[in-house]
Amino acid sequence: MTKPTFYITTPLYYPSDNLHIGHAYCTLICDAIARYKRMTGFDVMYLTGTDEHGQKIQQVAEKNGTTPKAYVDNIVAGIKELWTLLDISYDRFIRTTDDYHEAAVQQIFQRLYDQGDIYKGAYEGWYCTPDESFWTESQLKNGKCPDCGREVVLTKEECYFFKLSKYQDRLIEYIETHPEFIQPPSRKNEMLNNFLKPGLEDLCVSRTTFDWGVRVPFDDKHVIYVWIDALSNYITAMRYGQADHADFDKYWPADLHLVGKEIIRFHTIIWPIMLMALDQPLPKQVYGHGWWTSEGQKMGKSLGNVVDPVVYADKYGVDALRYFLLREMPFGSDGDFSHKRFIERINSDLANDLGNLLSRTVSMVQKYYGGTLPADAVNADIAAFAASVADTYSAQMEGFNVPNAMAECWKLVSRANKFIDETQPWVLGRDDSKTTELQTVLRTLCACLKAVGVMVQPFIPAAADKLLAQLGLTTAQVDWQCVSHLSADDGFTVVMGEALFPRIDVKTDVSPLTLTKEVAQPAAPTAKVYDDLPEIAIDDFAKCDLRVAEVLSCEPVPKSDKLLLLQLDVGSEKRQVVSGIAKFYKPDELVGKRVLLVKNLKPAKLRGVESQGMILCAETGDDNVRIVEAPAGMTPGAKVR
RNA sequence: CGCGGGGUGGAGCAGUCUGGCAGCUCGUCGGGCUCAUAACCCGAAGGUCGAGGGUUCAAAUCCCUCCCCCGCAACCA
Repeated sequence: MTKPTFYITTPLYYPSDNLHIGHAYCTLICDAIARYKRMTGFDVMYLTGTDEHGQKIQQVAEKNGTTPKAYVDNIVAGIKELWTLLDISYDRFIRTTDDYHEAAVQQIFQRLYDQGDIYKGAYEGWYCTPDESFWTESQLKNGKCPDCGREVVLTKEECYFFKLSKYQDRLIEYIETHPEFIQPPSRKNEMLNNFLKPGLEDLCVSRTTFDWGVRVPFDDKHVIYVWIDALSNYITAMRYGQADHADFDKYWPADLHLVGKEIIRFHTIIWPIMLMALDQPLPKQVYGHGWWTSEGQKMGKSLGNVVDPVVYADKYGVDALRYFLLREMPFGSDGDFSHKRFIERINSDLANDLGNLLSRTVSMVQKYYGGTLPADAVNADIAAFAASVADTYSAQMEGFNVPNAMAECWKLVSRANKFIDETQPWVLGRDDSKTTELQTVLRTLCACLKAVGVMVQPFIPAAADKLLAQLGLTTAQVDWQCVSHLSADDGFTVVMGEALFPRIDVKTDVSPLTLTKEVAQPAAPTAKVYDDLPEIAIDDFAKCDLRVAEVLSCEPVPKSDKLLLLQLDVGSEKRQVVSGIAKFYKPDELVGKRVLLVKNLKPAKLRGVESQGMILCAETGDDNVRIVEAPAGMTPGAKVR
């Protein structure tokens, strides 16, 4: 009999920088699921990899004075090291620079073109020449490039489009008839309401502005843009369309694409439509996991609260980190990485409950029976309890609810700890006539630990091995079956070992976060460096009519969170100005202040409100903006030059 | 009237679909035990389930209105 297959993927990570906790988390959940599936008898294909093309890689490589390929080779080596460190059991690693992938992508592109799903068109947008990048009207900042602040020109760029619109109705129908396809369900509504129902625009799938990528096979000027290049990895990695496509036949469609919620849109709209166009079945499920915050705040380099998986793994052990990440992110929503919480979890769940249970059990078997327990009966109540735990555990794992499955395991751990108190083995040990009873107690405990060791294997594989080793077992000797049947014919020869998870001393523990913060702050000032602008003549400056103006009143602009509406007295007249400073000032703070106004700026509408000018602000970045105030004694209408 | 998620003892969450004693983990306090990693076990305190209204014998749960938080989208002239 052939095993059923299970194909699971992470997204392809973009190696323009080192990976962070979010990548580690996603890869970790996949790993836990993959390990569980293998354990329960599936032929698992666990795929991960890197998306290595694109302008950003090209630029970063240039900045580092190297070639794109050499640059990504180096980062990819680091990524693989990280996965080794975190005990990630991926089966295959795909790089979009792999030969077979590039060939397959060209083939896919060609086919879509031949059948009319890709057509040549023109893309109109604002082009920033020095940056070589395109922006849409709404992305522009003050009519300038949002990246560098320089002039942009309206440009038409030739490019290839993919007819998303052609398949949109089919996709809507599919999503509506397959409620399990997009998970969690809230994401499904978001996709349908925000993107699909309003109608899809055809997607630009090529670029001519950079060349680090796969060439369009029939048009040398164009490079295939990320969508078709990266998303198709899920089938090219299985050798779709290649001579030896046995893996594709075997594993496709994928059982689960696990992705971050920020890219669920690409995986539930663009990717399915590509597959429809290729006449292939869709993946069975796309799951969008949440994000990690750090100590309740968004993680960011400037906040100095970025959690580095390597630091945590080194300091507290890989399994402690794996346990926390898998256990603490609620299924389907965001999770918070709090150091205090991390220590609490490790101490209470791993050290106190599980580690200590193993330690006290092994030590009693050692003490009363010299380490060896013959095979005989186990306690029936506990066996029944273990069987029900096993049921719930596997039901949760089948639904990919890893945190709940873990919680279930710990119910058995708790039950076993309680069982020790109920039976008081140390009392039984003093009475020679109770030896059968005592053996049953200890054997039951060993059997529970064995079951836990198996159930926990997907989450903390190394610790699971150590646990089993102390029970005198190897991973090869146990299987999934033993979880639901605490078997009467098990004897145990235990081996005392080191504490599975040593308790972390809260008093002396120092958060790695605090350490990195101290190091990071002086090294990484948040101030943004602004590029110098080209020289201008005095006449150019004279074109600006700058005036002192007094803020008469100030209120937020409805339905915006960045805009304030200011009523100004400019001496001879009144003006209203909309300014994007709501994040930095409360309306009341500004009333009565004298500011500097660019009076002759062409009026514009923002959020439907007319703005007749602009007030001057100084900034050191997007998170620090202050208005420029007029010198004392200057009255509204005064000229500034 | 853009879309969506959320508001439950000090903290973090489950329960809401399918109404029926308000539950779990951590923390706090008290007790027990001594096999164990000062761990384990038991008990207690602590909640008007965001606010108001409605349906019902009965509402955290269903209906209506409102408030607050958080994502996405838009908005930094």
